[in-house]
Amino acid sequence: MDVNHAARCLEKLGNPTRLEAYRLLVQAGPDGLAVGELQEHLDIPASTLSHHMSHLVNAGLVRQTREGRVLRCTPNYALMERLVGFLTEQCCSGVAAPSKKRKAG
Amino acid sequence: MDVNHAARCLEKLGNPTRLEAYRLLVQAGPDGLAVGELQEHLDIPASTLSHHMSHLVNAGLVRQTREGRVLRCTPNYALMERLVGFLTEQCCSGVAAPSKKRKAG
DNA sequence: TCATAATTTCGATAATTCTGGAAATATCGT
DNA sequence: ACGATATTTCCAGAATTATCGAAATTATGA
Repeated sequence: MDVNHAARCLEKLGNPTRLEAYRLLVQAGPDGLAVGELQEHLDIPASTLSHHMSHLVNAGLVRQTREGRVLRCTPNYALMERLVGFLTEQCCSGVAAPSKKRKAG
Repeated sequence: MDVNHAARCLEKLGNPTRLEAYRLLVQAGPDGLAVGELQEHLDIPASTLSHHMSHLVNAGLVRQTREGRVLRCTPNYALMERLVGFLTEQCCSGVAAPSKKRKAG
């Protein structure tokens, strides 16, 4: 995760509606939520939500799989964890987590 | 840290220039960096940098103290840690860190 | 095929953010 | 006071993002 990819993820999560959507997906558990279910929770027009979700999908933060007429959305935990790792390692006081992901020694 | 405050912080860090600036401050160590030093690293006009820094300061992510003619910038580690905590607890798989900061129980 | 449901794409407008030159402000040394 | 340095504020234009109704798309079932 380089600084630009991190910035891109942060930018997408930096919108209240999108952050709330992502959080709802995490809270919903392993099956995530359909777009329509998200819409009920967020109470915004479908087209607006669709745009927001495409931001998240484009950044890789959310995955979508079609199940008949509904589009199921699931959060990409691995990417979120890499993002948190980036912040922890690069943006918290230099001396942080010396364990995982060593590139050289 | 509620979802709106988190979104605000993420939004500010979601700009590549600002994320890089913040990272430079962390890497610089406890004394941080003067605005002018940041400018040398980032190689952007002073007014542009000043705007970016005011975003970070407004969100509480960076603190500034005047030292004569230079403005010294230091990262607000506590806030960054709260932000990482928010992401870890609210946006990573529900079952995460059951330790610190229990509100009830 | 028709009606219905779920979601996206189109198209347009409003709002916000980014950028940076020029001028202003603050501080220091002489 | 003056000149130099560090930084912000003012101002404006360019670029991007947000919003959402209407139309189109995709899938289901009768």
